[in-house]
Amino acid sequence: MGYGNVSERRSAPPQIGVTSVILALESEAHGHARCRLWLPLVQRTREPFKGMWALPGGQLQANRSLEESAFATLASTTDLHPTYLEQLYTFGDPMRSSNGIPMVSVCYWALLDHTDLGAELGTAANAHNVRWFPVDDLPELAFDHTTIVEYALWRLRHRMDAPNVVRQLIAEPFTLGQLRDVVEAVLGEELDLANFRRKMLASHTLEDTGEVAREGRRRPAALYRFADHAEEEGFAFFAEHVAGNPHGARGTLQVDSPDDVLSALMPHA
Amino acid sequence: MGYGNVSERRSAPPQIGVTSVILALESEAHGHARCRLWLPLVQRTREPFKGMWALPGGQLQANRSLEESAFATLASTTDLHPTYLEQLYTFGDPMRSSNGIPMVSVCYWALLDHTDLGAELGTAANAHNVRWFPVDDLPELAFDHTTIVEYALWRLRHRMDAPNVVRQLIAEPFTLGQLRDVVEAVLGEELDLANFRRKMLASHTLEDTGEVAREGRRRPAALYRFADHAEEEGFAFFAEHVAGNPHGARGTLQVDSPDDVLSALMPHA
DNA sequence: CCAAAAGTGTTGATATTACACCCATGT
DNA sequence: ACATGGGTGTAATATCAACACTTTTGG
Repeated sequence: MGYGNVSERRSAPPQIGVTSVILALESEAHGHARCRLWLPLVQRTREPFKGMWALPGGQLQANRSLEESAFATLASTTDLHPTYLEQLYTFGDPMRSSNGIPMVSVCYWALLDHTDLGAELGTAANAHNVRWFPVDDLPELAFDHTTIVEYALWRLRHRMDAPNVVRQLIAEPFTLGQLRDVVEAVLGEELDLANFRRKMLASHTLEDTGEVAREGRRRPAALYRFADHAEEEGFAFFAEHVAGNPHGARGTLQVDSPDDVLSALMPHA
Repeated sequence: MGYGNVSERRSAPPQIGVTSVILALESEAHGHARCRLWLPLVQRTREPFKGMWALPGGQLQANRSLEESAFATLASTTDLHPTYLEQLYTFGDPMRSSNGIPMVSVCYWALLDHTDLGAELGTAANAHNVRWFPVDDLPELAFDHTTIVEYALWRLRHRMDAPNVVRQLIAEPFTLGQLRDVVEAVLGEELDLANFRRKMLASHTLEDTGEVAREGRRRPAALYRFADHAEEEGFAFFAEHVAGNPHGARGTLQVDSPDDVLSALMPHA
């Protein structure tokens, strides 16, 4: 690309990119190791940071909304369908330059449906220069992407009390024990099952399917699903602010604005 | 500006703007009406929405960070110094076009020091096409700016438990009664003074100056100031996440990343 | 019967709320 | 003295963490 010298490039209009942190939870570890979060990275083919791993992203297309562009970054790395998408933050320090061109990145984070991550690890993984990594064992990342990932994980942890988030991480129906395992994996801390159970049931976001899971030589556990009204209920801080699905399109994709409020304020959506 | 037809403009690279919601609290209503929040608006001189009121903003300059650009929007509307600045959200729907050119707006919200708003209302107000409005009595706004303002107010309310935010809204030293009045004004709900006092004192974010305020024919009230370590303390949800001042520059300007965490994650800051 | 996880009960610590009450002051 | 907000006390209630205990299954 034929740009002038550095000072000319510095004064060029800033480019807008969209970058995504795509998270998926490993299907339950049968071996009883705690299941982990994974995310896909792309190996850079150009300078700067050529050869290093980076978050998937791309330039913002003129006729696309930010959400649509974020969705495009998902399509470029996986065929699976994200079920949750939320804007994370916009980074715009001029030092974050690419080839000297000032770069603004609108960052999103997304959850992939509790789908079989194993299949994904086999297919798209080696097909392109895309590979999935467990979040607790990432390589050194290009740009400030390490910061972005850490922030996305922080956001996820603080969204775990929103039914719309948790429900993406587990397949229905599920036992309360399984649900706790998932929450524990994300939060990275142990939870007393007795108290966890009470809190969940008191939240009125779950409904009993009437079925039971008989597994191993122990007492069968009741199976639950998320109640349809779970979005409006919530069970903690976000109770009053949880938004519906303003996007509408793309099946079950949930697009929640930050802190869940914005879309509720949107006149049109 | 000589652009082509609509479809050509649609495919032009998106423009990046920075838009700010600047909030200031009316100096204590002596007449005993509850003090209100105000914000400055700019009257548009061009299409679209020519003549309507809009949030101050401008194009992102290539060699400026987003924060610096947000700060520039402040300078364009007021001489006062903001003491708090936080990124709000980035809007990027292509329908939000200006002259058909896709427009991405990175929005910030800022607090102006508890300074005498009255002076401000007189000077900058009529000098340019800038005027201050109380947030509960805004005119119809251009673009989606009404949504942005409502969201900024929501954010402010949910930041009131962060000492760094509250401290911008009141002049030190202050009585607990005055502090309660401020919080009540922002939250829009009444607070039991006895409980409010206990919670504040238990938070260890205040320190007694030893002075008393003798006013009117009643018992003098103790005067407090915010403790220096108030930033690290916090007294509620954000306790663990409150960030220091990563910006450093510009005196007392506080730049907190959303949910207060990001800057704590920043490697350099 | 036993191991193991499901599920229930209980208890003490801590917060939150509502409200009664006293205190210190200028007029 | 008294009205007024400053400041304290307190009892009812809610929340929550910890942990003992019972239940139900497969082996």
